Parts: sequence; structure tokens; C-alpha cells
Amino acid sequence: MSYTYEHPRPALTVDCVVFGLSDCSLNVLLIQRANPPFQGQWAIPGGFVDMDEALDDAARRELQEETGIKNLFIEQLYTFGSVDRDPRGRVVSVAYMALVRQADYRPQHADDAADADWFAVDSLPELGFDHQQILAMAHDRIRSKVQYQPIGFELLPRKFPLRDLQRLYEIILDREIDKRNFRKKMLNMDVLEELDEFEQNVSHRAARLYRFNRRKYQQRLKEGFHFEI
Amino acid sequence: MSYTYEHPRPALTVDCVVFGLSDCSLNVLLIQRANPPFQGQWAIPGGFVDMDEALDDAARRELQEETGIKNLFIEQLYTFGSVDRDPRGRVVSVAYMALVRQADYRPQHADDAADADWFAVDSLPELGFDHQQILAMAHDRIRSKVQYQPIGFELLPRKFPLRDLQRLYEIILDREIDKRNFRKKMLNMDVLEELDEFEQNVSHRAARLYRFNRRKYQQRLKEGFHFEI
DNA sequence: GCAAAAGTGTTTCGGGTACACCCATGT
DNA sequence: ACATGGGTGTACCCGAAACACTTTTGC
Repeated sequence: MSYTYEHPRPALTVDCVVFGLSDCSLNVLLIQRANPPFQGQWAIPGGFVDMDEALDDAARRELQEETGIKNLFIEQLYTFGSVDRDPRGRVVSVAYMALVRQADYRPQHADDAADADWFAVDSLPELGFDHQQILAMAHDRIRSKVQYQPIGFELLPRKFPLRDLQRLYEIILDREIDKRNFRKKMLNMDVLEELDEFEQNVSHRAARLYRFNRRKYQQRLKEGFHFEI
Repeated sequence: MSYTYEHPRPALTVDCVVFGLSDCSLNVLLIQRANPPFQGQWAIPGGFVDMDEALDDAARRELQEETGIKNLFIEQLYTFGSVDRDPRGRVVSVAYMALVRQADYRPQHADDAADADWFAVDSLPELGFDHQQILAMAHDRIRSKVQYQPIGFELLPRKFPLRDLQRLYEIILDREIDKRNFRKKMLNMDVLEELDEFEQNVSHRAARLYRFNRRKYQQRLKEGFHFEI
């Protein structure tokens, strides 16, 4: 089967920067390329956009093929279209950023990848294509966006102690935060649900668990509320 | 001439939301479509991406064809790729936003447009395609970005009185701003150059002119400075 | 009882906001 | 002289930041 057009068309792909969080670092999911170009090098997962799927759907599909996870948070980042960004020819790529609960699954690599693994954002391997640049932009985006939108919760389990939320911000923003001020501000925003559950299996006093209440957040937004760290 | 590919490819276009400022409104440049679909309706200027030009270059080129202006401020906005957004088939469009000094030129329409004109953003005509949505996103973007990046200057003449700068913010943000506080804040940022020139041909005391000093701004950025209205 | 982390208020400081009058210029 | 807009300083208030001790739990 082949397709013919009057004018030449660039190929169109989506690439997806997947962020996860571990105890002490913000991580991204990379795949090791099984085929040329950049065979053996690490890269951001991605693939071609089908004719009958929207860009967001393509990103979600690729991500599911690479990771097995559905229903996650994704957001369009930027579209990269330098003429020479892919040695195989003109390829324009719509980059997405996704946030996942890293503990929920093991990376599984698709056929076009030799391997898939997490890397801390501050110690990345060399990347193929312009993926270094895409990743840098994604990192900037998450750093700034986490401060004024409640997207951090996408990286945590549904139920979490405040300490973990604070640690999340400390890791992403790369600065220490005062515990009392943090709790005060976070709880005052009134978008967290205080649960009657506590951490398990800790060798010290167990912390209370909280849950992000999206409904309450949406409601507060309408009242002119503004999420901010 | 025709081009054949193994897999089908969406067509790729750039669309450009051009903002200008007049005495009392923020405006966008629209063209009236000369051909179907949506013939006779107003739309955002745009066109196909050539194989040997980067996306930004395509946006700049289209813009120059539509308006005759080069060297203006452009910024990528978002990529729109719903399956049915164009009745002619699958067309993915990378949307840009541009800011121009509206007084500097008259709109001139290209061959594919019957007409081109400015419309105040708060009284737009009905638009073809998903251009209403693109425009709404551009409007959101300029509104939020103008508050933390010095892009407003792109809409003003090089030399301007502070009153005009304040009016710009009042128009874009749609709220009144206190004159003394505005001047204090703006001058304290130390990115404006106080000129020894004054307005001409006004029937009252002439205001001093200022100029945005980009070099000083870049330098202050490195010192950890943060532009904000 | 000791190690480890949870949980909790008050004071201080700086920046944002509110606010009104005199001055320069052209007609 | 008057109409029009240019230009200027101070007081208050609120939210951000700094800061240390007691409590709970497991070992």
C-alpha cells in the first residue's frame, strides 16, 4: 500500500517525556533504540501519528505501548520541526510530557526498543536526535508548572503523607522548603482531604495520609482561587 | 509532480495569530477566505510548511506574505491535530502567536485571501475551522505571558511614554492599574531607558519617552531578576 | 529510654495596594 | 484662565519567610 500527494509532506511523530518520582530524584523514562539511526543510544519514546487519531491519542497510545500504563496525565509540550532533526528525512515531532506514579509498574519495552529504563533527570545518558533539547524543555515546564498547578499529585500515590508531597516539591524545585510553612499553605488551600489512615510499616511515628480532592479544587478555581506553592 | 509514501501522512500547516494594539483595544489580524472551505468567512492567516523550512521559518514566511512585515516577535503556541478539524482531510496545524506594532503598516492580503483586516479581540466575527479555539488559546497566552515577560513592548513603538505602556497592560489584562504604583514598579525594574525626548503634537504637557533596553533586561535576568507586572 | 520523624504558632519583614495633589503645556 | 494630562510620596495591610520544641511510635 502506498499514498501519493501533490506536495511533499513531512512525517509526523509524537514523542513523550515521561516523568516519575523516586525517593530522591525526578526521573524520566528512556528507551534504548533497537534500530538505526542512533542504534543502541537512549531516546525518548515516541512514534508515528496514525491518520485517524488525534495527537493526544497518539501520545497516549505510544505511551501505553511503551509502558503499559493508560489514563495518565499528559500535556502537549512543544512541536519540534527543524529541517535536519532526523537523519532519515523531514520529521516533525509533537512532544508531550506525561506524569506517572513510577511505583505502579515496571517499564516494559516495545519491539522497537532494546531496553527501557528510568534515569534521574540530573544524570542522563547521551541522547539521540534532538531529544536532549526536548527533555530540557520538559524539565523546565514541569519545574515551572508544578508551582502554580496541582500536577505534582500525578507523581504520588493517591494517598500520601504530607512529607512526601513536600519532598516532591523539594526534588523538583531543587530547594529546601520549610515544613511548617509548607503544611500551613498546603492545608489552607483546602484541596486536600485529610484521611483517617496512616502510613504502615514505618519504624517511627506514622504520618497521616491525605488525598488530593480534584472536585474541591475545580470548585475553588471557580471562586477565583489560585493554586500556588 | 507528486510524492509517494509507504504510510499516509497528515498535511502540515502553520497558523498565526497576529496581535496588534490600537488606542483602546487589543486586535488580531484576520483574513477573509477567498476559496472553499469556509469561503467568505474570516480566519487566521496560515499555510503549508515547506519541506526545507523549519516551523518558525514557515510561520515567519506566511506572516510576511500576509502582512509584509519581517523580523517580528513570534512564539509557538500549540499544535492542533483533531482528526476532523479540516473538512478537506487530515491537517495538523502548528499555531503561532505574533506581536506587531500595528501602526507600522497596513494589512495587505495575499492571493488566497479576499481581504485582511484587524478585529478587536472582544468583538470577533465567526471564524472558520477551529480558529475560534486557537484564538482563545492565543488570547489566554498573551494575557498570562505579558505579566511575567517583557513582550508587551513588541506592541508599542520603540519609544513610548509610560502612559501608553500602562494603557497596554490595562487593555490586555482588562483591569485598571494605579498610575503611581505602575510607574514605581516599572522604573524600579530598571529595564527602561529614560530618553531626553518627549511626545510631539499633544495639546497638553508632553510626556517623556522611554525605550525598552533588552540588553539590560538580559543582564538583569542573569542576576536572578524576574520581570513582573 | 532512645532514635526518628510527626506535628504544631508566633513574630518579623517586605512588597503590594490604596490614595490626592501640584505642575507643565497648549489653547 | 482653563483644560488636559504628566508626574510624584506615604501609610497601611497582608502574606511570605524565619524559626524550635513537644509528641508519638517502634525498636
